[in-house]
Amino acid sequence: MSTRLEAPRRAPGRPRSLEADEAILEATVDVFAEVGLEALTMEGVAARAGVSKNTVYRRFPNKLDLVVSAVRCYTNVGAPPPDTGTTRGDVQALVDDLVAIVTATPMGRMLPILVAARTRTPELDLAYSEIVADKRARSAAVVRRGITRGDFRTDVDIDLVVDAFVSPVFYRLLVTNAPLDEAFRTAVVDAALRAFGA
Amino acid sequence: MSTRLEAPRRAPGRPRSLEADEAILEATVDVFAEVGLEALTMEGVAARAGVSKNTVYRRFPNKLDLVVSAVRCYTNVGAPPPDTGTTRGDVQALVDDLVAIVTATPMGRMLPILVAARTRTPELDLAYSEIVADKRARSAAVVRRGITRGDFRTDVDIDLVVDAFVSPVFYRLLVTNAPLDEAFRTAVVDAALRAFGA
DNA sequence: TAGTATCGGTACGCCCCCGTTCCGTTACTC
DNA sequence: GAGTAACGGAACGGGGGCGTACCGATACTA
Repeated sequence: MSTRLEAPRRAPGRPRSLEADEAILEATVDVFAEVGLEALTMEGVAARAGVSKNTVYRRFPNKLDLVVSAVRCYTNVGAPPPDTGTTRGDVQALVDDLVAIVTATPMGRMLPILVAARTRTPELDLAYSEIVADKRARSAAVVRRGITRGDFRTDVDIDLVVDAFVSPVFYRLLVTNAPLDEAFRTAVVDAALRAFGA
Repeated sequence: MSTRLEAPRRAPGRPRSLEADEAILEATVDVFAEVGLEALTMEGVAARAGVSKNTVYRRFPNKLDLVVSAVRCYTNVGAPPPDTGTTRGDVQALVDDLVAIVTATPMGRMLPILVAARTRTPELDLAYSEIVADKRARSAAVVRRGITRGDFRTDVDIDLVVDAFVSPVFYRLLVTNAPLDEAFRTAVVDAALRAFGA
């Protein structure tokens, strides 16, 4: 009983390479965003990561597990809603955050692929749905606070308000590839406040 | 010179089966929407169409050509913009049309796949862009007419107005899968008119 | 009737990927 | 130094798709 239930000791043998961990996940995101789920190959990921295929299989039992892990890894769920003091400021922060995520993180490159792949891969759909639900909950909290402040009408459908300032970003990103510049972002907030404001 | 440049005579030999033509295109849309571009196989399309692989290759030289042809085939580009007499009626018609297309035609099933595949397949991106441009031109014409009617402010950005009543539909279709019922469609039109109306 | 191009079916060579297994080497613990 | 488990590299069997080629049968023209 001497070693049982003691503090977690390091396992014997050569430890896993942390650099390999990170390189594999990054390579997975890159390849996934570039070629999609079906055309992503374990050999391709290993080569991109500068790692042997053996090293990938030692961490992830199969392709789907690898991709789901990579998607989950690169999302910051659980962030608190913004609180700038004004409803306009909060909504603007939500829009700016969203644009920042889809333009400056791997999530933006993965999103088109995720949208397509989730319809036929339950495991991916689950991870994707959790992320979307988290982001929408943040937005809904801001809208609810705006209602109590008197900045939104009391009878608005919260989902519709969230749709109003979120959907144009996704639409330009996924459908038209129109720019997401500052003029656009402020115009989106402006339109939402005018459409649902008191 | 007797037969040259005459009216196009029927070619000798057994004619192509029109049923096969149609079955192949329908099967391509189905398989494409279900499994995506990479996982779509010529064997799978032929089997779904009830046709030999030989018959598919006799019409389309390769997989990409087959898919692009199928996408192009199932779109009604060139339809005139609606004219109901009122700006609200026109915008509502545009929204209802869009929802009808994405819920009741093969285009709706293909859209998520197209969004993902176009980023890495120039031929698909071209076909997709032509469709989007055609639909947006229809919407822009309605908005312009609304401005001259005095129903939209004269200083609005037409692209932003189109985004306002189109993007929620795409967002719910591609991102949240929320319902596209009548209450939603009228609420979208309502919000757009309130946000950009005079 | 002769000629032609389609039809479905089958098979082929080629290439690629999956997931596993084996090496010899390397890094870390006891 | 002994033991252990990771590492890179290479190979394997199995499976599957691509695009081509051939077959006898069929449909249509001249």
